[in-house]
Amino acid sequence: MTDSDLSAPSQEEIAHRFNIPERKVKVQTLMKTLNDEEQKYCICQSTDCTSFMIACDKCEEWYHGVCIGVTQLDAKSIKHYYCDACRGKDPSLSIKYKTKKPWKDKFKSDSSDVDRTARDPRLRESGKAKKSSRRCGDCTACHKKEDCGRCDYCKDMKKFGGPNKMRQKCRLRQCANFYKKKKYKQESSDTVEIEDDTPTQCYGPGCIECARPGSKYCSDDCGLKLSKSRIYEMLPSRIQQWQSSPCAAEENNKRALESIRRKQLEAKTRLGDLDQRHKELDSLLERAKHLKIDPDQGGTETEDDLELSLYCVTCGSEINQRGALRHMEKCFAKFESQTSFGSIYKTRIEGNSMFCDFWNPQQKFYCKRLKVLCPEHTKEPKIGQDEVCGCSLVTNVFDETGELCRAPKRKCVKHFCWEKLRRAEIDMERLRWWMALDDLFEKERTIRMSMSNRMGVLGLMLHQSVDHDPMTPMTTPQIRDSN
DNA sequence: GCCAACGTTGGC
DNA sequence: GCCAACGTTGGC
Repeated sequence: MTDSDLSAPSQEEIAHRFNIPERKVKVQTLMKTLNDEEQKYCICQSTDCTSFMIACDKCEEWYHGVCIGVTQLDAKSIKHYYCDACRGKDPSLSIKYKTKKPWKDKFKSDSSDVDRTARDPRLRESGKAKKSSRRCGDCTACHKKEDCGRCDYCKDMKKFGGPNKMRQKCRLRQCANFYKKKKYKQESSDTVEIEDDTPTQCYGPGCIECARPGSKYCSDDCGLKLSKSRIYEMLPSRIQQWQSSPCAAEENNKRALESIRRKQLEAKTRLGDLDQRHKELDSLLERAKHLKIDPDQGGTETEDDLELSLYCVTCGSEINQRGALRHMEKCFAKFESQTSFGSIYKTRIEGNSMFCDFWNPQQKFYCKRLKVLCPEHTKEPKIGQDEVCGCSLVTNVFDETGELCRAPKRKCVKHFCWEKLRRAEIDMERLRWWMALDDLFEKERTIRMSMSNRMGVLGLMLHQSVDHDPMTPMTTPQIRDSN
């Protein structure tokens, strides 16, 4: 830190450094901040002051814009800000907004347009009322400049990807006073709409204060007090009710969990079997290593066989039967190399992964081809001159004779790449079962979530089943279904 | 009476 | 010309 860093910053510097409007900078408070790193602010009581903050003009406490729902744009139109705590203590306090300049206001439509139309005989007679505005211009909502992006009206907007069918202002920007209950009073020639400004009493337990505009409570504390007393009052009986009567949804969930558990066990067993098949293949290859080449095997094709031709399944060109497997294998590898399958996540499964998982630093992903079939990152093993083919011989296509093909591996056209394809077949099956297992884990998670929600405080407080005919008790599954 | 949907219009 | 959002209306 240099000397200049230690010197007292100017008001402008502080405003710039803390990203706050200059007029809100309380130099004394901030100087304290710079010297005392443990200073805590806002309702969140954190020491962080790197984001936009606004100070209460009554208690001079600083609040993060995000914590109290005031954006930097909103703050530009605020003249005096009073925090919730101060407004709770003194209901006469309300956030004061800057008024627009008269020359600008002259051409703007605001709440006065409605009144002006009602008052101004020229406008009334012409019937050409200006498009009115549903704004009082005083409440917090009227001064919000940004849409929340979460309410139904925001979600309808084009900018949030909605169909633009409702075409209404963001719920948080809807004027709190415009929708107040209206009273009508008869005046000499006209019926005039007036706002019902009768203050309502705060709903807080034992509180006799006036509720804040647009709220049932005089302060956040009163709202919390009522919520607390509701929980103390209602929760014990709800828990008792929950424990005394069986719940159909809970029973269904338990049955579903049992079924999922059975399926998971089956999947794990099948995966174990497939691992065993890999081991059997390894031992078969080991057995083949000790065999000697039989020069009579591998050249048993008749002349008819040699004349037979077929078409490659990949490129479609005509090939003779003898070299068909070799051609198709190479052709597949060529075309497969042209397409990449990748994911940014490395495979994490128990045992040997069936995926290639080669990290591609250019494309920044892990290769997700089957490892055994990946033509790009898996090298074909070199075949020695003495190696035998080793493929199990069969009769009637599927019946294994127990003998192995002893043709030279390099020349055997009948069983070209047989162990690679066998391994790929097993890995594909393993992949299917892993995916099934993943699906089952997700289902289990969802069910467990709904079970814990149902038994949670919110679930118990919000949902209740009433038996309208207690004289004829229902059978268990019909009693209660709180789903 | 409520509300989704939509035509319309003032402001930019 | 575009867009936010107001006022109206038909269906429920």
